[in-house]
Amino acid sequence: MAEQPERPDEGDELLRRADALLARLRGAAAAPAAAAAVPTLSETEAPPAPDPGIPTLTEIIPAERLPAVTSASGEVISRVQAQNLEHSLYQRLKRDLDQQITKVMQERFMPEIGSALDAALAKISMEIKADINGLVRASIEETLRAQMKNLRVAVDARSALQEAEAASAMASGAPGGAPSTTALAKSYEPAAIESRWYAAWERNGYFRAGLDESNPRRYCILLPPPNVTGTLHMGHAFQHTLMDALTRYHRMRGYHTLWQPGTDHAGIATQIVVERQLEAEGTSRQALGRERFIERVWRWKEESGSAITRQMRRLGASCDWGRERFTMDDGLSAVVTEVFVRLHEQGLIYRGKRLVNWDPVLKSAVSDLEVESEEEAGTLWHIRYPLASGADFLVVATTRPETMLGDVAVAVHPDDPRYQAYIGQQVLLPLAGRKIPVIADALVDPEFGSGCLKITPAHDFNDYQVGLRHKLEPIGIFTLDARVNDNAPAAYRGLDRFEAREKVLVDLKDQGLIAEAAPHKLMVPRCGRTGAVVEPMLTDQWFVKMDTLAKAGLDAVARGEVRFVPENWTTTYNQWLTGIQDWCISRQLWWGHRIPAWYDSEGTVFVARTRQEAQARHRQAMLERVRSGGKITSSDLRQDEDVLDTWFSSALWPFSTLGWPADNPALRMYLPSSVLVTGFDIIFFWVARMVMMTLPFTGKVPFREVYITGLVRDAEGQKMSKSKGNILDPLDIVDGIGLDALVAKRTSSLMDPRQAEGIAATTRRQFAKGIAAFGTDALRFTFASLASHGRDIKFDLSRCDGYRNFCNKLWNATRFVLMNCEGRDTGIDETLPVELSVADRWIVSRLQRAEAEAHQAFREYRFDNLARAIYELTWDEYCDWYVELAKVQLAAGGDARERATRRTLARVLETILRLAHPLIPFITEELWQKAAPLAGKRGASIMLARYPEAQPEKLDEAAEREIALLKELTNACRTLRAEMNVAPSQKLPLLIQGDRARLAPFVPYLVALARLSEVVIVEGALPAAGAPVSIVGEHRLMLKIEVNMSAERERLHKERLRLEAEIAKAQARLENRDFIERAPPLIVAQEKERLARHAATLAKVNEQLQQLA
RNA sequence: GGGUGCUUAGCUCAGUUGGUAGAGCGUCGCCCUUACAAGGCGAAGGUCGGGAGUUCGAGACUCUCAGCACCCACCA
Repeated sequence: MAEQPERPDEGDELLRRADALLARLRGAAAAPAAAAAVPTLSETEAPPAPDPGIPTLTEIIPAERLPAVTSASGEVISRVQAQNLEHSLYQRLKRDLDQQITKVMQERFMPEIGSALDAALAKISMEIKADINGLVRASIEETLRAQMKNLRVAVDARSALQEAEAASAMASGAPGGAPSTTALAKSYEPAAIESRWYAAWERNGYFRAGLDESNPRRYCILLPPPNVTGTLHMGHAFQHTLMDALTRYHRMRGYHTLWQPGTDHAGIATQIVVERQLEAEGTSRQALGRERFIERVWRWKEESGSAITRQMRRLGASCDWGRERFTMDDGLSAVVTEVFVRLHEQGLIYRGKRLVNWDPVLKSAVSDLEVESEEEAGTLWHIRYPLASGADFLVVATTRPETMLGDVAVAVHPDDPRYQAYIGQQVLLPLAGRKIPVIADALVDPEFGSGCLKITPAHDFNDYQVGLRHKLEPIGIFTLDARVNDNAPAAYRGLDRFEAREKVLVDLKDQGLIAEAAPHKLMVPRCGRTGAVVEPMLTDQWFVKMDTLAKAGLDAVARGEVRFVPENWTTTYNQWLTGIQDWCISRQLWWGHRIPAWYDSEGTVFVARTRQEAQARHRQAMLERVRSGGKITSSDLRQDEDVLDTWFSSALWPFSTLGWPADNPALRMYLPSSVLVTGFDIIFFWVARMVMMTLPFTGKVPFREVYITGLVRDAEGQKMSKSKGNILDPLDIVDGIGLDALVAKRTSSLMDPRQAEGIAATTRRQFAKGIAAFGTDALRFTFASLASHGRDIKFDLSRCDGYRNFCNKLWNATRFVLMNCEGRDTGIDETLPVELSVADRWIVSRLQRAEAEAHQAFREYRFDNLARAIYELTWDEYCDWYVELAKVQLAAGGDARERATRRTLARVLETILRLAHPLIPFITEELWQKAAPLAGKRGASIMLARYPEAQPEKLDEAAEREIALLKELTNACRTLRAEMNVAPSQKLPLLIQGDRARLAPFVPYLVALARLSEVVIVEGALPAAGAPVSIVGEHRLMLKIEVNMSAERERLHKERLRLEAEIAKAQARLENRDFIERAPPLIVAQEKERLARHAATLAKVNEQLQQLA
């Protein structure tokens, strides 16, 4: 029997007295001004002298202590911090109170009362404490509530504050670099720990790439160099998280790692930004001149260039900053020149007059990739072209009537019966008055429009091809800023292309030459940067010949030397490279790598590394000319004005950053790099081009794997962009931001200011309270958990919330371990006996399983699985189960058992921290500093510790069963408590029937679960008085008291229905001849077993139901 | 026109070689239990986009239809 031992004799009397005492105390506490009456315990005993007696609240809490919450609070900046503060203050006060009350009790009452009173006194003392504690708490709460009002203001100002702090911490080399050794705060507060660690890591050189070639384990990731002008956006933060996790993982596994950082000069983008600044200052780049403009851009680059790298540090990116490069550094520029010259020598770079995409606003060529077509509403005009003979006319259809000024032919399909007679005739081009031929070309679709196509080779890519086929001389009719030039009739010269269109239409209408005008949807090509409509234009440009390079690029992937993850991107890559055109690499800009080509006065080109080299070549050429009696030109050479496409230098990134062409350890060790992590949007721009350029110059592929990530979208699945006003700054999630600040941020740089109101409204709806500070680790964990393959990411802040809670859980689990293990024997001395329980072995086996899962996740780039494995291990297994079981084990006592428990607690936690470190570096480092010594680990940083290697060791079946039983037991007790309405602190009366030997290991748990001092195990029949409510394995829990029978009956009934359905299903399957004959025997056996199990359970349920009835 | 994804709980998403549908968030109920209320326990919520096929058995494989998203090429 497990009844609470009462002392009915004295108990009632004692309790009555205690109540009286308590009542007086309450009065005293509530009215502290009035002196409390002296408590008397017994009329017969000598009354103590009149006495201020029990201390009043005001005495217990010295007045100056309460305001301490407020006065020291210049730094209190968040609710959590306030909570932590309150907690510590509360703990302190409580401790004082406990001591004082105990003292009072001992001094005043103990000597006078016999030991029989001990229990009652303890009870009274507890109640007093509880009572006064309540008052203390209320008082603190009140103070804090007043404080919160001020806090709310402070919280909004917070991100600015922290930014400044972090910046100064970094600038000054983190004075507080050494982590504090004080006890952990009650709750996880990311800002405080994150600001400390990064600087310490960097200062200690943990990020530096190893260059010791004797280590065969090497790991390298190239950071896709962000634009110098850019700021960190969610996509960066996402990709950087994954790259950092990979880098840290491999570093912890003993690899020499290089995460190569750097920035890109981003020719067009940067030039545009600086030009806008100049515009705002009322000047222009032309006014400044080339040299001064470039100086100006460099200055701007120095100012803003490191913004993104500062932000990366906040996210914990463990790049080797010592190797940071910029695409326009001297070294990298030299590589660009070298590659250009070599490609030119091999005939892979050539100069020529070709039709290119021309941006008339930028006044530069742009590549095919930089042109973005969008569907717009337009008109399809049918225009009559009279035959030269005057007898008839042809109708051509066009959406761009102004280009007819440059027409050189009208084309029809060779087989079109309608126009057979016209082929070879001439038509009189209206407005221009030129005679042009009617030609036959298969390009023409007879179905479209009239079946007649005007041919304008100078301003249309298809027409250009037709022109080449039919040897028609193109007539360019636009200047470089897209105004009509002198090749057109005088009336149109100088008009902008769209003005020209209007005038052409008016003139055609006047002459009655417009047959029809129908609305028509067409794709308008615009420049991705300026938004200007791109005009195909015949200009002199430099090109890279793609055929052989593309072939090599295709082969490398086909041979498996470069592998895409997920695999299906291979198709995209192949398709693009298969149909690739020559790459126009010259840009008519000023910011970029100037093309290493020089011209003499006759325009002969000399490609060379330097002007001197060009002059030498020129001299050589002149010598030859002298011999053949040619004319000699001056050696005063003029360098090509153009610069190279930004992506030209980016394509060289894999080897230009490693010191190519000089042979050196870094180049030998880190090329090819291990993996490239990037979005699909730059497969063409960058990935393919790196493969094509790295192969011929180094003989190696640039990287072995390409992990293509999804795009980060907003909560509604929209692409994040400034112009849409739906951007999220990752640092705002880290630091938090007030609603107003967020709205201001989002509406500040809109293309169309009219959207501001709508965006503000949406933002206010989505982020009604602004964004809380989640911390870097929570953000990183969120990114990882969303990173499944082949899917874009809709960024959901509520996930962030959950992972911030996870960090808090980890934090508190560590607190628990510290509280129970610090300063105690954690079994570091291996010679002392340890007695490992089933629970200890179980959690270790779970840990090992998670380790194996983590390794696999890294291999497959399944960061979502990685996050899940860590999350579930930590929360569902370690915290929910093991820690609870450990409490019991620690309470049950026994040196060897306790030592084993503490050892397991500490070691598993320490391993979890290492396991999680690549994902959540800051919190793990912070906690590891405290937890590692308990696990017998020493080290300056978790970064130097080894990543746990998986040694999966399966728990034996018996142990698995024990643990399952333990869980069932726990659940059964919970259910009983709920059904019987027994509070967790109350005793749960129960009898247990079962095999004593088998149940023995669980006695300590049962004692704890039932809050009993001992557990009675009944062997043989149960007492008839009890009603069975729950079956635990083979062991039956018996209640002594009445249970709610109807609820129980209902539950059993439901269970019976469920079982019957399952059984019917199983039977049907087993009666199915096909199933028996054709399903694998194992499956059939499984099915039979299931049927038997269900049947047995059903029998038990029925039996129970009968007993109830 | 060619190509690639996606469609599973109210929301965001997992779901290995076919074998009893999962998590987080949200909702509802009960609990401040000595690591954690940023917590604990419990509950509700799904004909896995529609249809057909293969199979003893399909969320998964095949076909088809629908919807959404993206990429490439474009018909002037």
